[in-house]
Amino acid sequence: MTDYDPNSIESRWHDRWTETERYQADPTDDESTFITVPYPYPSGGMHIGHARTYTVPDVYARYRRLQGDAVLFPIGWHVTGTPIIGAVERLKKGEEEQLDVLQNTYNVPSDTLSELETPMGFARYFIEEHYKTNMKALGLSVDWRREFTTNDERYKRFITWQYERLNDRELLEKGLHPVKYDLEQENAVTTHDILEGEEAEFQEYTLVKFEWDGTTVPMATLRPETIHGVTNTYIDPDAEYVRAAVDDEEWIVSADGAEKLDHQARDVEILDSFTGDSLVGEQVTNPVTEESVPVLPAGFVDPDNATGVVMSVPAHSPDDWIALQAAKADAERLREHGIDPQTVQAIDARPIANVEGYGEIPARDAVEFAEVESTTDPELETVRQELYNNEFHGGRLKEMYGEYAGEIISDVRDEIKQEYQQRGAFDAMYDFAETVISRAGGKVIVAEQETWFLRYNDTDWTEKAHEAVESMTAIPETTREQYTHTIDWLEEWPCIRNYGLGTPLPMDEDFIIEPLSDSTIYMSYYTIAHRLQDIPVEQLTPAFFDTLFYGADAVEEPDETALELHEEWEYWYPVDFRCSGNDLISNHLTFYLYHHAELFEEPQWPQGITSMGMGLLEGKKMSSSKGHVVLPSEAIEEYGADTVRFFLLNSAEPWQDFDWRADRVEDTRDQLERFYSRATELIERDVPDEQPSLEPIDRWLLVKLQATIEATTDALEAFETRKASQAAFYGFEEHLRWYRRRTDRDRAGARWTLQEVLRTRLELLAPFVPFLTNELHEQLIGEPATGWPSVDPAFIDQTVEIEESLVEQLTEDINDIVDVTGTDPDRIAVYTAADWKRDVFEQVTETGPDVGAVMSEVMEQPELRERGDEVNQLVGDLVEDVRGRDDETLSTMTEIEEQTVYEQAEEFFAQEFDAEIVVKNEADAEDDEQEQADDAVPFRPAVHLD
RNA sequence: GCGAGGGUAGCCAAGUCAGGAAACGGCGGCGGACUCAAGAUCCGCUCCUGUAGAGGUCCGCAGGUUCAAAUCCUGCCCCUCGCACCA
Repeated sequence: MTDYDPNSIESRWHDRWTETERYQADPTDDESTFITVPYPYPSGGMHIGHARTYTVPDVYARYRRLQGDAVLFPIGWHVTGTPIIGAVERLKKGEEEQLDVLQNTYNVPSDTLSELETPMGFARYFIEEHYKTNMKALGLSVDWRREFTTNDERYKRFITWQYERLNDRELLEKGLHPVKYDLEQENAVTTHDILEGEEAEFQEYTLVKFEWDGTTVPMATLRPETIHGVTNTYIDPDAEYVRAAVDDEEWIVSADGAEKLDHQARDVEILDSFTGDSLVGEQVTNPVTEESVPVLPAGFVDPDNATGVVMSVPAHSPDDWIALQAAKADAERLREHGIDPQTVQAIDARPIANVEGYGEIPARDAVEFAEVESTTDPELETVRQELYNNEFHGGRLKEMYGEYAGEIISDVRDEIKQEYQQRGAFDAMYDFAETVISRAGGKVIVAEQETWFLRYNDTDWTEKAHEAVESMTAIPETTREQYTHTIDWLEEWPCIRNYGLGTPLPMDEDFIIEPLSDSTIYMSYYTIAHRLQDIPVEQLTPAFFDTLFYGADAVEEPDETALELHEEWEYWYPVDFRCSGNDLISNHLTFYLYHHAELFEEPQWPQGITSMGMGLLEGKKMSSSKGHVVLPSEAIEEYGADTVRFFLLNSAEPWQDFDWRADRVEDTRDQLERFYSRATELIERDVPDEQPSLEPIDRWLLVKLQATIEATTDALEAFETRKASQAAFYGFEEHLRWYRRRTDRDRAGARWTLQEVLRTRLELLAPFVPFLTNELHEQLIGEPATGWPSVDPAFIDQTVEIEESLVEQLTEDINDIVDVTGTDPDRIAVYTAADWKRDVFEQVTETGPDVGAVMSEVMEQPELRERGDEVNQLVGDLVEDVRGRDDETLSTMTEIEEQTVYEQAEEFFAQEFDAEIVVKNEADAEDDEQEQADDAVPFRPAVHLD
């Protein structure tokens, strides 16, 4: 027996697989299975979470291969967009955090760092040194001939074709869209480029166009429905404001606000500049109520938020309420600003909605209840949120709202907004609710830019996408609804970026097609990627791809090579399963469905998607920037690839989150090690070539083996890697434990059975732990596992199964009694039920689990009627027992000779309990045994210990 | 807020769709066998009570349906994830 040494086994099989080109897939006469996984984005290294993402499809690929399919499992590399460029820039700048991740988390040697200073150099390093190395070490059965990057010229030709065709179909559209924009760099930025305010969302502020002296003063608000409650407005007296021509009007806004408007597709020209003080004390006119209200000074107004002027609704805004009280209390300050304190004293809060749980003036109640007294009190945020929520979802508008009176605010806000917008009283602008700073240090604002969109809200396209969702297999099934929901929710998707790696948009080559938009149908590219290498780039015209994907009739003079490739594409397509992450359902996976539904015919649509959960490390989220990751290379070196795979596949189903815990992984390794040593021990033993005569216990084990084959196969078909590996590995270990207890393993029959079992299990486990199983299979049979086992009907035998379960049950019962009584018996008497009881049992199986019905049948027999109460009790027990067993089991049970079963196991019981065993029928019990023997029930013998 | 998933014994976790045995496994813990000893392996026990295989109380909380509920229905509480131009 040799020790389990995963590293030597694994390297031996790697070499074999590479030399024999084992996983290179080409069209054959066999059925095809095509399985894909999102191509990795090598902006950093690979961690153990990625390892699972790629191992799950590998298990399926290996499984289908054993089932006899030609299986294609390819990998490519996604480099599109800005993340890699950003990473390179941070490296070149010598940013500490970036260097730390590269050197300490991903172990990049110092003298190699310079190679990473170009985007493709960076990508190439992680592709070769991390992803590919790890994937090979994990034993992924990938056809490496087909790899490519999305920055390759040939791939770009393919994407160009895709976008030409989408444009032909009018699914692309040009338009304005809000983007995050760095004012200093004068460029759009991504979340990745943001240093502060990463979470910030675009807010669309309503601008209420108050009027002052022929000029518009746009008050920015998120609550336009409060327009009737405005009592005054606020401006920052010390901040810089401007008078500007905005489109064809004249507006007064903060200087910051004017700059933002300028970037939001408005024509802005500054005419004059002054501090907010100039407007303080003036009267402005509400465009809806036509009422005049004063402009008051307030320090809490942020000139860098929207227009820098706000309206005050003290009845509903806690901030406004507090500010108004403060203004009333500080007559001195008002006078300084040239305001008559009397006018402020005269201002009364004006409620515009009734809010459940609050009095007439909700803001006052909220503020007083929380005892907040100043606009700088941090508690105010909570009060504001709570009141806002209650008002939005529970506030009913008062009578001044006319047709909207009595309505809940959340139901009508948008309508009110639109109505006044149409009338010209309202306008709108975008801004963030917080400060956003880019990594470059510039202030980030919301700008509106010309952009190209994919029209995911197009009615026909949406319809097709829905059809694609309906026709595919969704694993787990609960995700189907998420796709449906996403399709209904998706609007237009901006599909270009200003810069980055990738393919220029053919209609406007200044822009690059963004990453989520150049990765929707690339699975089709895998089918021919290796063969495109031999074709000059210039030859890869849109017409070439038309021929490749649509066949000879698609163009007038089809290219010969393209026609050949068309066959290859047809052989592999559609994708049978795409294995991906939960988090991609709301974008990538749905886009994948959209584009397939549009560009390809229904038979080529995705057949199935498996969504996977996330990975945790010791119970916490993994994070490469915090160094809280485990690298596959480290794990493989420590435990071996089979252990890593088995843990990832066995600790949770693919769609559940898994938790990488070192002690758990260690246990997994121990289990595999034990399996290995048991197997080698078994392999070394001589086994008869022909099947020798088998004992019932051998047959029992083979029955369990058939059930295991079935369970494992069914589970794998459903991508239940945990259930499958549990059945084939742990589940079967249980049976073996019992088998070893029950029988002498030196018998020829036992040796034969155990090897038969081993061979089958090696095949069942081959997809999970390919190195270990192929090694052992070869030692056992002389060749690696090449087929998937099927259930052998010759070994299905319910009688054997039930008989053995009786022995197990009796063992348990005796154990229980020994345990409860704390005795160590010298003699164990087992009494099987008397014949009349057996008759009653048969009657119950015949009549069914209905006490009344059985009793009336039974009472017709005089010899049973005599036993009255006793029979009644027995029927009750038996009805309970029979309920829940199916008819087949019951009919098998009626054939079983219970006493013989126990007699045959006498030796086993004697050994188990180190006692003399006596098995007899209740009817044959001596007088002094009668009392115990009476308790016997069919299939539940009475037991007496001495 | 919207959408999705989830709450099962000390921990992890099956069972829930197709209602029917305190509820598969594993870990940890306790006891025992083997051993000079340790490890490995094997066997019990591990909600409460119990010197006869039993009884009691259980599956987030509260109700309901049913002969029967972890499973079906209703309400509530708590947790996780996604919500867009970002891979």
